[in-house]
Amino acid sequence: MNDKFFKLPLEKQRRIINAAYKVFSENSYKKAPMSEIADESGISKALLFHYFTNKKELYLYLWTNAIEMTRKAVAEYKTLETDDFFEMLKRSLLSKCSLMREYPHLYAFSLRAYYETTPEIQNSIQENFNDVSKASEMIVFEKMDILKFRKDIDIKTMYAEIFYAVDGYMLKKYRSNCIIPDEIEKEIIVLIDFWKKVYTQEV
Amino acid sequence: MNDKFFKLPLEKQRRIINAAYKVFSENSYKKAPMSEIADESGISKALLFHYFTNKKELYLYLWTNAIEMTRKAVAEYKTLETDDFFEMLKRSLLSKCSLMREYPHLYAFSLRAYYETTPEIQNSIQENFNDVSKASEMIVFEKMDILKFRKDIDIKTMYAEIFYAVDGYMLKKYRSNCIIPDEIEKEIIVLIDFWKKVYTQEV
DNA sequence: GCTTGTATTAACTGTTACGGTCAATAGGGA
DNA sequence: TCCCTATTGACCGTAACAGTTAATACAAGC
Repeated sequence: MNDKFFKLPLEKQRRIINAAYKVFSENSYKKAPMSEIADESGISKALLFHYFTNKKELYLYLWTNAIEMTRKAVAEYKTLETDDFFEMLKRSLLSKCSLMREYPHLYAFSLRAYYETTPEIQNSIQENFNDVSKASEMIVFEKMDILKFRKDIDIKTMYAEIFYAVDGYMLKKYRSNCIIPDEIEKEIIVLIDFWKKVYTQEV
Repeated sequence: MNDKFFKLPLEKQRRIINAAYKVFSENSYKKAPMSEIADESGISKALLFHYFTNKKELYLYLWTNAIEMTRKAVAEYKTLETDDFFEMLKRSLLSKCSLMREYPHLYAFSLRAYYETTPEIQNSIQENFNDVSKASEMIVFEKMDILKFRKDIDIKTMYAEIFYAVDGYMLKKYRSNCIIPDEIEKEIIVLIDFWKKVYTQEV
């Protein structure tokens, strides 16, 4: 990978990265064409290959970049610095919305990349999202205040159900090609408030 | 489309159809290769083209077939013959699980096909799932007994949230290539029971 | 065994897509 | 003007793909 890429105006870097996230999130690795990424970002294919020596390198850069930025965003929003589960959830999801403003397709890319089966890619991915999310899940379970929940529900099921719903919601947004961060933020907040009301113990 | 296809042993028909559902659910129309469908179903590409004159015809057959079979399964399970929302939900999802035993990738295909953008396909799809599901949603809302729900929650949000969760759950199953109807059925029932407990009014 | 009809395929065709390269150009600063 | 870097159009070899065709495998009837 060519250092000159990082000397580009940030806006242009972002445009290229985003185009790549988009194309790789819509196709499997093998069927995602470099030419489409070039077109989408408004540069020539030759230039794209000038910055990233080949497809694999670009993909792996996107991957580590996604992990890193996600981690950073989650930290910035002080996601784990509370013991209120729904506050954690809100911070976590709002941090992802903020990321979405800059990189609309990063979320979809991450969702897909984890299950990428192309051997040459699968083997090269050492650090994976699952480790990250499993780890943070554990921290969440340690940190959160159990007492606030209704006593008659199974918290693990609740936790799983909420994340299914978030993924299902985002899937729909992506499939209908409708990534408007402001709107998503609003709707996510509605959902979180809904969950909070439903799962919290009456006082 | 060639009538001889229907004279094939049912098992073989099923194998071909399923391979097609699989490949079309994993790739966009344009990038789903007929050769892969042939390989997956254990017949030659030439024979596949013998039964379905071309790719488009096969795709459209799958589409109408999916709608028809879904409708039939939902009817068989008497989904709308109750006023208990969670019973409806259970019947609806169990009917889809039963379909899944025969056609594991039909659900994923449907999920994707609705958002297919290839013009030659998009234009040819007259009857769409959205009409069907919107219609049945209306019936559901008419039929179901509102009184059973907690009074402090928004039913539309609940309805949306549940369907997000189901899609998110299925997405995960498909992505991790883990379609085991028995297991899915069990887990779906756990989720429904969970929802029922959470959303139903205490007596 | 031979004949006939059908199920099935290997091999082929023409075209397009793709990853990657390179020689050439454009553009800006000295 | 020269020089240097950013950028690209055109190109290459290969592979993938939709669809065709001529040939084979196979079974049924004689």
